[in-house]
Order: sequence, then C-alpha cells, then structure tokens
Amino acid sequence: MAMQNKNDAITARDVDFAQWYTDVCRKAELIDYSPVKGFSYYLPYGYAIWEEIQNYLNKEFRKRGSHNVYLPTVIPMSMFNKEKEHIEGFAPECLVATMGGGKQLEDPLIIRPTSEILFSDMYRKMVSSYRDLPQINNQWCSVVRWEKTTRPFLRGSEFLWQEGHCLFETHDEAIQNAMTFLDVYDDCGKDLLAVPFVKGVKTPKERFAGALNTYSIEALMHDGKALQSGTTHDLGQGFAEAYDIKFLGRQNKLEVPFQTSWGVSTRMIGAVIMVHGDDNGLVLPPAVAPIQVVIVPIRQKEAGIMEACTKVYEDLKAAGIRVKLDDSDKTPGWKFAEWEMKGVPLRVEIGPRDLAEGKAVLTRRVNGQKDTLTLEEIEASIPGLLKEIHQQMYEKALAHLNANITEAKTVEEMKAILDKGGYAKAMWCGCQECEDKVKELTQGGTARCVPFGVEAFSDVCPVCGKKADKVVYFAKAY
RNA sequence: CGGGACGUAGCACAGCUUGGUAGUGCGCUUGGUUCGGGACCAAGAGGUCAAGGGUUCGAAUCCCUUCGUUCCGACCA
Repeated sequence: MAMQNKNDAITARDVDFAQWYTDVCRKAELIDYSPVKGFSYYLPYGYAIWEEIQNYLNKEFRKRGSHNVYLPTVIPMSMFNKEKEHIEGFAPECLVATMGGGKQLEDPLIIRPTSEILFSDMYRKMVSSYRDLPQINNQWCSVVRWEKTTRPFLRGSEFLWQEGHCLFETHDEAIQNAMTFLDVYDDCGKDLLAVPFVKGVKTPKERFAGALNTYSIEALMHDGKALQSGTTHDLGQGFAEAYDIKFLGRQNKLEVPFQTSWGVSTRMIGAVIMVHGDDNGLVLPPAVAPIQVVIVPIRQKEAGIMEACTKVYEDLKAAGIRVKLDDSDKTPGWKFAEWEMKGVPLRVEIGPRDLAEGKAVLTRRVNGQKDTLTLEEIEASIPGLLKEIHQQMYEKALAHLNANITEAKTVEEMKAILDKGGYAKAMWCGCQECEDKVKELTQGGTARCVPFGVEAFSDVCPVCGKKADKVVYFAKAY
C-alpha cells in the first residue's frame, strides 16, 4: 500500500492515539509498508531522522573508545544452541533460511535476531591475552525477529539498530561500561531527541535473555504508556563460557572475560513521534529534524519576494542550518499544513507585507509562537532560536513525565494510575509472583524498571505485604 | 496466536444485498488566474477490482483458500 492522501486530516490524538500514530508515520512520509508483513520501507524523510541519530551516537561512541565493525547477517543454527537462556528467549521468533543454491542446507541459517553469538565467536579469535582487552565495538545493522503484531518503528519484523558488544577483564569494568553507555543513551534523549528518560535496572522477569542484569531508559508517551527506548546488558561470563572465549591473565592463568552489550533502535523515532507530536502531525526537535527551517514565500511571483527568500536560504545554508526553501506553486496555506505535518521546528514566512518593512515572520512548530525579525537579524538569531525550541520541547516533555509519576501504596491505587496512564511508583518485595500479580490485577501493567536514585517511601510490598526495599515504576508499555 | 474491521486508479471511498460497459472526490500532467492557514477554471493521463481456485453463458459482486493492512488482547526491543 502506498501513501494516503495528505489532504485528509489525521485522527486526533485523544480520539484514537494508536490511529493517530499510524497516520503521522505515513502522512509525514516517514515509512511505508513493504509486501511482507512487518517489513517496512524507510522513506527518505524518515531515514534522515535515523541518520541524525546515528551521527550523534557515532560521535559519542567514539569518544568512549568504541569502534565500528560489521558481522554477518546469518548465524548457523548449530552455533545457536549453546547459550541456553539465550536460545530459549529468541528461538521462537527467528527467521531461518533452509535453502541455498537451490539445495536444502545441512545446517540451516538463522537471520540474526541479535549478534551476541557472532560477536562471541569473533572475540574467541581476537582475544588471547589480557593485553587484548578491553574490546569495545559496535555495529549498525538490521535484525529480524518474527513478530506477531507489528507497528511502524515500535515493533517490526526487521528493525534497524546499533549493537555494542564489549569484553573486559573484570566484572566491575563491565558494569561500568553498561552504565557509561546507558548515560550516552540518556544524553541522546536530552541533547538530541528532547525526550526525558527514566533510567534504571530491569527486574529479573524483564531482563534480556542470557544477561545478569539489564539496564534501560524508559520514555513516557503522550498517552501515558511507557516505551523502553534503549538497553544495556551486563552479560557476565555466560556467553564467554558457552562460546569458549578465554584469555591468559596477568597471573599467567586462563581466565574468562566479562561481557556487555547495548543497543538502541529505530524505536527511538517512535518515541520522538509519540512524545512530541500533536493533532497537526509530527513535531521534531531541531537536533534530529532533517529540515530545521522551512522558508515559505508568500505571493512569490511579486518582485523581490523570491530574492529575499533565496538570500535568507543561502545565508542559513552557509551557516550550517538544514534549511528548505519551498518554492513550489502550492498555496502558502498548503505549505504551512504540509511542513507542520512533517514537524519542521521553525518556519520563516516572507511576503509583501514583511518585505515592505524588511522583516520576516518566524513561527515555532512546538507552540505556534511567532516572532518578527528583520531580514538582517535572521541568520544570527536562528541557532539560538533552535536551541530555545529544543529547550521548550524538553521542558514540556519533562513536565509531562513528572506529572505522571504517582506514588501508590495499594494495588487498587496502582490500577487507577495505570488506567489513567503514567507510572505507578510502588514499593516491591522483589519476587516475581508479586510482579505477575500486578500485571494481572492492573490488566497489563509491567515493571518498567527499578529507577536509579529514587528513595524508598515505605517498606511494605503493596501486593504481598512483606518487607520491600525496592522502588519500581510500573506502567502499561508499548 | 485469538477476536473484530478492511483490501476497487497514487490516496480516500462508492458500487457488492438483487451477477450484465469500472465510478466519484482528492492528488498527478498541461495552460491560465491565484497566494498571510490545505485556492479556482479548463483540458488530459491513469484500473489484470489483493492473489489463487470454484459456481455461472457471464463475477469487483456469490462460495472456498491464501496473503496483506488495521484495531483490541496474549507474547516480545
């Protein structure tokens, strides 16, 4: 199926948030469906957002000693069966190739659902001494998981991501690494996406298959549902043992290294859409917006209009701003609506009235605020304006997050909070029975994480009444 | 994987009940007038009615199967 008619208004958020989301993904031309269920076409405008995320993360990764590598798409099935928890976690959702060169394959090939196994194999060959450690490497790729229900960016049978895989001499270093890259993701939210995250550690039930601990960043969507937006894992020595990675240590003894992995995916784009978007469509933070400023000429055939627009365009381009001059012959109203749908953070309007005064009108996507500037001021003002817009978007999202974390002392309170949307902040005894019970009694509420730096406000588990020392944020999640 | 809705031009849909020439609006192309919140006039182009099978003289329409989309659950980034 191809794109819908852009003239049709999108569904309002409060009428049907899920439908609104799908409408925005398609009408802002981020994504389209391919012939195979759960596999998407990433359109130029949508992919450009991903490239901004990649650019940011690549820089931050490199600063922390990470190198990019690339490993194969396929994993022999015989290799897959070694790490027990891992295989049990992923086997049901693997896509497997059984034919090659027109013949049945003796050892079928699994299309990677994640690359712990091949990284482990690669490291087995690369590492033989403590001098070869640490290994801090990352790859950008797509992975395939045969999902039952799929949604653009949030859950696809194939999705784009980065996966970092590291090896260390000691467990402390590994844990430190998992924390460091969790902070990178958190900063990416602050600096790039204008999305505030809750950072924390996953409960054992929500942990990555094969990990000792999983740390995550959780975002809160406009509708009050949570979205796990990135994870880092302390893998301990499990994979290294299963895949036979050893090194000769400082004491001339064979040792098993400690491993981590960490990843974020195109799901982050879903978070941006659902945190910032409104009834007019997408709202993009300037740092990830493929187009940061759009210039809309009014009565563009009148003398001087296009010249003035072109001048501003050239100046901004030279200043490194991602700018678009919409010189198409659509009406201004059409252009306003179109670029709002696509979430362009700042619009510059130049028409005869402005030109007469040597001015232009600047309109912010996030709140509709209009500023009138002289043509001379524009170039110098825009970088600051974009920063201000970023700040306004972040603060708006942060206010929404903070307003939707509510303490709950009983399961009834938890249910009420989760029905309304948002996080129920609750004490927890630490057992999975209570976690399961919450899910049952709140109709789908799950433990998102044990947030860092949040103090206990009671010592009683609201489910079983036993002693509790952990704070858990429960929410309904995507 | 269960339940609902859906699949006809690029998009949104009508036509199907009661089988008989493929329709409307938007978009697209060309020309002209417009232009400060999704403009208007005129002339055009564009379809194996999701796919496969069946019933029939004849199927978009009736029957069966498959695939895909979407929403709600269960499961997972």
